[in-house]
Amino acid sequence: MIVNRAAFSMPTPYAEASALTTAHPPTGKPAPNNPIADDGDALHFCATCTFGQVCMPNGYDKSALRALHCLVEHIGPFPSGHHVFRSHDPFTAIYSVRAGMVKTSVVDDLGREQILGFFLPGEIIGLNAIYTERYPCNAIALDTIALCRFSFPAMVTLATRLPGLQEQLFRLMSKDIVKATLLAGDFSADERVAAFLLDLADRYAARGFSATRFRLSMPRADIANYLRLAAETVSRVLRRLQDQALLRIEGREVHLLQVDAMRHLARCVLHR
Amino acid sequence: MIVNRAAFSMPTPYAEASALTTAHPPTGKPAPNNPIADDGDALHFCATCTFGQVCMPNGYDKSALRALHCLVEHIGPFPSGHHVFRSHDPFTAIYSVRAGMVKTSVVDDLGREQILGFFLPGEIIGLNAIYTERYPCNAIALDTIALCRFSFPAMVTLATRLPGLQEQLFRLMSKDIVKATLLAGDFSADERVAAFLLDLADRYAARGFSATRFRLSMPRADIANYLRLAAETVSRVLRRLQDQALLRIEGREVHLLQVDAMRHLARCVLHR
DNA sequence: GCCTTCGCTTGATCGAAGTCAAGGCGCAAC
DNA sequence: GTTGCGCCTTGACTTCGATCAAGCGAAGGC
Repeated sequence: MIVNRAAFSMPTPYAEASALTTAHPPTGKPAPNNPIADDGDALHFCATCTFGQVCMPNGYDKSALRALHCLVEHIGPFPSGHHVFRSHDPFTAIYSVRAGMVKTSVVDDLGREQILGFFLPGEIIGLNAIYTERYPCNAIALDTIALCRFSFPAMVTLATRLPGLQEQLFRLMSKDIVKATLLAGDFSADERVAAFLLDLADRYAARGFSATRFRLSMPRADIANYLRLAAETVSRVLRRLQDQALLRIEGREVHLLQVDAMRHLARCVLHR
Repeated sequence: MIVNRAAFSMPTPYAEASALTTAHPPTGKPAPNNPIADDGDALHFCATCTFGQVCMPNGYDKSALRALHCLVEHIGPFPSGHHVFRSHDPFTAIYSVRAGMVKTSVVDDLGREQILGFFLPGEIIGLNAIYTERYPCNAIALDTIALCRFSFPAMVTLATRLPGLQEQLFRLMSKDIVKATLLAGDFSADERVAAFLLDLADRYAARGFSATRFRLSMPRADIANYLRLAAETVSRVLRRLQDQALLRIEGREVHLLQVDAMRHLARCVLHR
């Protein structure tokens, strides 16, 4: 079942190869926000999608690729606030973000939300649900989003036939383990905020979007929550970074001015 | 190559089934420390080993199981302080702890160690190295340890033939993702310490050891580092918990007295 | 024996970030 | 228009845990 696919035959993003290395020319207008991946076809994945790499290592295996496409379902769009899945829901599928931004969060015993991550187009959510066979977190749209849904049982079956897919799943999960440990250190508020912005910048760059100008889809409170800080602290740190001319921020529009200096500030969080 | 296997034909641990639910009778002596798994044979894994579960879901597949055994190498013993692997070493294998305790840690840009985890017999280390093909952390013995070494390339190949193995690897990695997020919350020192001790207790219980009496293999400084606290704070919290009669601790010997009260104290960390 | 070292504890002080409170700005509804 | 409501910022004060400093006891070397 392909849902609303036509609704997303939208402007394709900036050319992949060049955009990876070249920042967008300054336009005076805010950076492109809510970017959307192109939609792929029977033999090509959405350009930003992580699973596009599955076929790279060993060359194409057309029948297997077709099989992989058969278990993909394009779903959405969904409005901001939409729950992709909820904590404790039975685990049936993993999702690749196709457009917009998704946050994942857990709610502790007393109703306090803890944000686990923000997910950009091309990134995968749901891999942490395999162990318990239930999603251990909520996944909530921060924007209008669109997704690719991959039935996980079908994917597992296919992975035994398609070693490249199995490897890709191993790689993605391994990466998630490392990523989850990044925030666990005892870092200062400045280090955390700087690392957060640089991480976003790098991930935008990896998907072909500008690494120096982008829009934050989430409110300050969500950033603070994710970084385990108070919203007031995030606000103060951003002001400090702006006063030092490391960046400019107006509302949710970010413009990184001195990436190297920021990287130096965040070096303990990032380089390990 | 089987190394030093004879050296570990030691007393088998407490019977699995009963030990899972029954605490050891108090003996007046300290709890058994540095417990060791039995060694398995051609068709059975070491009793505590996580990979023993591989064959459970679908019944046995003897030829595949033999293949899995062929890629296992029993190594050790190694003394306290021994590096199983170091950060940036090429990734070749994952390890299951067979005896003793292993810690993993990263060292940041300025030489500060950050401990990522402590690993008990039966637990697996190295799964976070797949993505970069280099270990992203150090793994260091806290005790005299013994290990099972699984060649990862061989394991991946076998996993395509043995769906149960692939699933087990997915499960293990998925669990690691969830586990890595546990400490990331902003919890108080008391909550962290209580959760740490309960987590250890539960993991000992799952391996058939006492859940209420055990020995900490690591110095206070390592516990503090792992929990992102100062060693002095850990010391003070332990004293506080002891003053409230929740536990007794003498040096590194722990005796949990009021597990329910501890669990209540740590509920925000554990129940999510 | 003595001395050093290391791990642990305890007390006193300090500081980074949290909390509380107030106010501003943008935006949608009326 | 203005009212109300999020979202964000800023200032004043508090607090939890870090840091500094001292001391104790066990283990190991000589």
